[in-house]
Amino acid sequence: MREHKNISIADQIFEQMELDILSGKYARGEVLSELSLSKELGVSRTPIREAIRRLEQEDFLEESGRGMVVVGITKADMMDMYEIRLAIEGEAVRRAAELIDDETLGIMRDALDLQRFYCEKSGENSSDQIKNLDSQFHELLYRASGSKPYYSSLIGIHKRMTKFRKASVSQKSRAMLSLQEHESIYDALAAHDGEAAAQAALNHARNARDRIRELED
Amino acid sequence: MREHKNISIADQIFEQMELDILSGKYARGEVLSELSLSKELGVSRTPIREAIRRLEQEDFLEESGRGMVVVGITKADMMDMYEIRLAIEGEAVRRAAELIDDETLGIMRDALDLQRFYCEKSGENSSDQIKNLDSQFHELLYRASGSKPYYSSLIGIHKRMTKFRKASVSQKSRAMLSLQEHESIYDALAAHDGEAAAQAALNHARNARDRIRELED
DNA sequence: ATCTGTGTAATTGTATGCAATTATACGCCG
DNA sequence: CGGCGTATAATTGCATACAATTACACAGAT
Repeated sequence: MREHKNISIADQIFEQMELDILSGKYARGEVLSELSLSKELGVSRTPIREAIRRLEQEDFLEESGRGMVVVGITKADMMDMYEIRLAIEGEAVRRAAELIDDETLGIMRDALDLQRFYCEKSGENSSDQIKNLDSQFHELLYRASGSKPYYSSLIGIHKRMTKFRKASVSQKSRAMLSLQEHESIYDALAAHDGEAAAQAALNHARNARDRIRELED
Repeated sequence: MREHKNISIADQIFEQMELDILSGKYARGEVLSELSLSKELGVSRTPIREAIRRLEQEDFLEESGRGMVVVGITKADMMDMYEIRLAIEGEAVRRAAELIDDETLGIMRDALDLQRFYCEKSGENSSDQIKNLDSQFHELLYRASGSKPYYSSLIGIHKRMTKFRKASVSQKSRAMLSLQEHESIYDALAAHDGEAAAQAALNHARNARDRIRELED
């Protein structure tokens, strides 16, 4: 009975760095050297390098003469990603509504309650928490589609989007709107109403796109 | 004037292993150990590990108790990927028709001529060549869209699809049909007719899907 | 015969060391 | 004063060594 999933240091470094890029701690354009990361994170360069390779493959980092630089996302990229989402997310959510089980619904419910809590609290670092909960919601949603291709396509896009939205969610009113849209999706999922869920998800994406569109680059 | 892109051993290993997975040399389910790869490829484990991390991130490998195993793709996954392609490829190709330049068109032309050559020759290993040229064609096509999100979404799907199609392209008649569809796309691209190009590309995808659909798993 | 426990061999994970590359700074010459 | 070449320092790339984990085989017991 030894099938404990050993989480290696390299994996932890990868997740930490991914979060730090998505949260904006490592700003776009910033150059990261293996040595400085190694000292900052207290491990040797080997696991750092492996994490970097994965982040590079994910298009979060790219090499640039000296070290790796955090890749930026343009507003045009964001618009394209929304276009792709609008083209495929409906089907994924439709399937999710059919397949989702009560356990997943429960986890979603908890995430939404927590999201509401942080929305109303609106403290200084609640913005990061909201972003994490948003990611968790979409992770659960896409995974519930039961399709690896849909999941990986959509989750990849969602991660990249997160990198762009630094402060846009930080406004209380917008966070509240986003929450209500999530609630609509949840209700349709809980009712196993595929068409309603799909429409709610597309509505959510369209609104998010419009909120981004009227933003400076 | 020293900006030669240094291609590291790790990069070469990555590309080689990716090809070997896509070509089927490493069959799905096969377990690869770092040591054996290291001996087989004549390098130390370090670059092997970095290549493996990237392939893992690309969902081509996954860890499994002892070593990494080549992930398989089900027919249902293939159908989903075609669905996604059909939903987004039209727009990407529409843009490509507007943006594509003569140089890219020239490279495409050469690739198609070579594809025709191997189709008519139909030797034993021409199947691999055709697959490579098919990948090159789609690589050029998607890149010409000028959109990183469209490009990475579509190229990722196309690579995964390649892993599935081992023998299906090996039949001469089907390879010839695929070539003709490519030619149609090319003609529309060369005429910078976005709508015709999009329709030709979608037609190509639909036909490919139907060819797969009537296949055993 | 099957299950269990232990020993062993194979494999992975991390650190370190060294070689090689590259960018940057500085000085020299025009 | 500016361009160019060189020296140097910083950084990456790879290999090796060692530690630790894990699977597998085999032996023994029930």
